[in-house]
Amino acid sequence: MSVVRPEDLSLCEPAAKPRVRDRIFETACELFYRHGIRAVGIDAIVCAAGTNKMSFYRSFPSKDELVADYLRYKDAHFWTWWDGVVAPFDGAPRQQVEALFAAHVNKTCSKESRGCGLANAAVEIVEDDHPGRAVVVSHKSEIRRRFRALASAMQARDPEQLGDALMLLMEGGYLARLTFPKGGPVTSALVAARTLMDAHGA
Amino acid sequence: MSVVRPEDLSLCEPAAKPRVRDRIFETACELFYRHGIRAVGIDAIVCAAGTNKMSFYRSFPSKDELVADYLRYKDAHFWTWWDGVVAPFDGAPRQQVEALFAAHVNKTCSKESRGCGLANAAVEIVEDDHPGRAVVVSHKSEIRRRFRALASAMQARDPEQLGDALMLLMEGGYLARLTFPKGGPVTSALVAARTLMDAHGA
DNA sequence: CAGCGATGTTACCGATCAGTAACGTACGGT
DNA sequence: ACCGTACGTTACTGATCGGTAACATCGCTG
Repeated sequence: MSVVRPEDLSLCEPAAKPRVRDRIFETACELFYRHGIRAVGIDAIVCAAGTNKMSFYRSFPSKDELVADYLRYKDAHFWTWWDGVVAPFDGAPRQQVEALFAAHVNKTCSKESRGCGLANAAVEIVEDDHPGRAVVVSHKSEIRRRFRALASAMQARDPEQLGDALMLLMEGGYLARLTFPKGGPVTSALVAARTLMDAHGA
Repeated sequence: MSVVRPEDLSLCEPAAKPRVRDRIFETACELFYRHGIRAVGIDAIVCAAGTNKMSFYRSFPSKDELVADYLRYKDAHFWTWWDGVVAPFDGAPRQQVEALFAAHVNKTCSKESRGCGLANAAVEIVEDDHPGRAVVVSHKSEIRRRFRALASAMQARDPEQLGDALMLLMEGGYLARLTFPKGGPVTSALVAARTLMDAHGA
């Protein structure tokens, strides 16, 4: 059960020095996403960020709290993405969903993708008092809420049913990405979403 | 980032004594599924199994190998389940898929469920030389193959598309289960599957 | 120049991790 | 009665984990 070890992270370049806290946070975000939360230790983070453990603990109270921050960042980033994709089609929920799935397929198929960081965290974080859990739960609840709202706005026959189905398609794509490097089932998500919406008369 | 610790596992009951290896393996399977692979250490396993570390390493070459065995077991168990669900509807692929989704929703909604152990492993296992990775990959590939085969058998207009979509629905349900304790989006999976199949004229 | 906040350095803590060596014991078949 | 197999016990290794104490240094501002 080996792990990401400090040495093999781009040889700890000391470069670029804007505010240590930010460097640490950026590095942590990337490592957590790429390698998983449990697989990345504090040593690996600070080394990759070109600093040391003390500077880390001067900026963050604990690793768990850093993880929670990472998840909050991912959450915010996700909704920025969502809103950006949806904006051009304001008032046209059907097109909005299509745009979302098109963008989702595109994003999830890129070779840097490791699915959804928040979904992955849902697997990795088992302690239910972990500060990150609440972030994950509220994030996924909001996704469900929005999909249902969109389904409702497009006057689907059964909005809750359609909304949930759309969510399952999207989440399934994230999960599948982890085992299918490219050309996986995700590629079918857009068409599937269209089919579902058609069937719901939307 | 706390973890399952040896003490809080049912106080290490020494009960039931058939073949230590089997006891260890059963215990490990349950713990891995319930708490995750990385969260469960060897000490926790052997203590919960009422034995000790030496007995473990006399039966298993390493933790990674135990994990791979666990995943192989989950894989076999899954296909037994699948075949059992599908058997009564031999020759009727449409009904087979419906039965699969009905059973899937049912299983995934039970309160002991923590989604799919193999999918969870896909998140937790980041090293690509881990002996468990291959198991996960071949498992998910087989799911995709079977769904596509079923879609083809039911003469769907686009079997590969439908097969992938069905897979996404199922995987999405597994993932959603981890954040929605009950009554989550999974409950819509069966109807969604029906809708998709209808739309494909199958 | 003085002083202060932000950072780096080194060395440490106790806990836990996967894994091993050496030895003791209980039981079952012959 | 003997012996081998299976199992338990204790103690240990070296690495890594998250987290901390004490002290040195840098650069900016007054």
